[in-house]
Amino acid sequence: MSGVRGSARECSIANALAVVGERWSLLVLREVLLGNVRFDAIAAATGGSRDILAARLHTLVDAGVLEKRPYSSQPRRYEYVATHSGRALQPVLLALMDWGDRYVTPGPPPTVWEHSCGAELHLAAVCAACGSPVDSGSSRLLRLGGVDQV
Amino acid sequence: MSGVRGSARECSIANALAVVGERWSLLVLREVLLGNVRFDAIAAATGGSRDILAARLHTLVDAGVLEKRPYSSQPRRYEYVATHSGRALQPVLLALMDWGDRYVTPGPPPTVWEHSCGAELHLAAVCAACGSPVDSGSSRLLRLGGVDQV
DNA sequence: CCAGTTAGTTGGATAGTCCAACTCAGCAGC
DNA sequence: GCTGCTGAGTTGGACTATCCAACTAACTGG
Repeated sequence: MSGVRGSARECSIANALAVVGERWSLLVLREVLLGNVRFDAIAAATGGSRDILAARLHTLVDAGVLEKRPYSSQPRRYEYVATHSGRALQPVLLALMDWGDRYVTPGPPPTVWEHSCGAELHLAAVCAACGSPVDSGSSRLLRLGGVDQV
Repeated sequence: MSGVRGSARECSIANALAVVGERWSLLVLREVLLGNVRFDAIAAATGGSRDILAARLHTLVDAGVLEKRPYSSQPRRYEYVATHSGRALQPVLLALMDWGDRYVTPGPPPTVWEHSCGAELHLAAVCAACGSPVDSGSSRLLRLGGVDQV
């Protein structure tokens, strides 16, 4: 964050990364979506230091990705749950996981999900209109920064 | 990179982020996939400073995401093209763009793609096996860090 | 009263980023 | 041959972020 200079391409990828692109942000979100919603659990599972995790949780709450919710008063204790916006980041995490499984992690995938259909979950990115897979080559730029392309 | 302490969860999301999670990495990849494959073009379009971009290009080449290819000797000039691994990151970028369009960028999406089917491209994350959409709730953890879950 | 739990905050060292200016090589015009 | 231009970086110095251990603060259970 901070250093996003005004020039550059106007782009929702850059805007998204300004919110969740800092170190630990997506790992925090992974844990929250896995059900680890308490500070110490998040710190233990991600391995991040407590100070930056406190800062990240704060910015993610400010950005509307997480919600801070008291689960005890006396002593005041809070847990962090994903908002609608936070849950909408699941495809990003799944896409990253899929790519990591294929191209980074050696050996079999360390984390395996089961889809409600019964099969092991593997993500496919498809066109929402026609349902056929999207790969490089099957799409072309239509409009960039408000300017129609040829 | 660097500071990934040995503990923490064994996870392809973390592994993926260790490769492409640093600042500017995904924006560099966005430009390369858009066809801006030369150093100065990448610097201008991303807005990143030349020194970190040089460093990022180097790590992305080392990680096998990009490939450095000479397009002129005398003077030696290189361009950067996505490898198979790099092109496989497209779903990550599209998922980020989609989320940014919805939850971050105010107003209409700045970048619009057309799918080969003719419709404006909107991404849907579906189960590769059954083709039905994946949302939070339609999947459950099967195995985590090599350990079967109940 | 003392130890333990939970959720942070603080301070100092280390690492990463920003930015402008510089290099180095060839090329284009005069 | 000299000057300026382009393209691809590299360098130095200021600034910012991250790491890590130790600390606070408010309870709880024995």
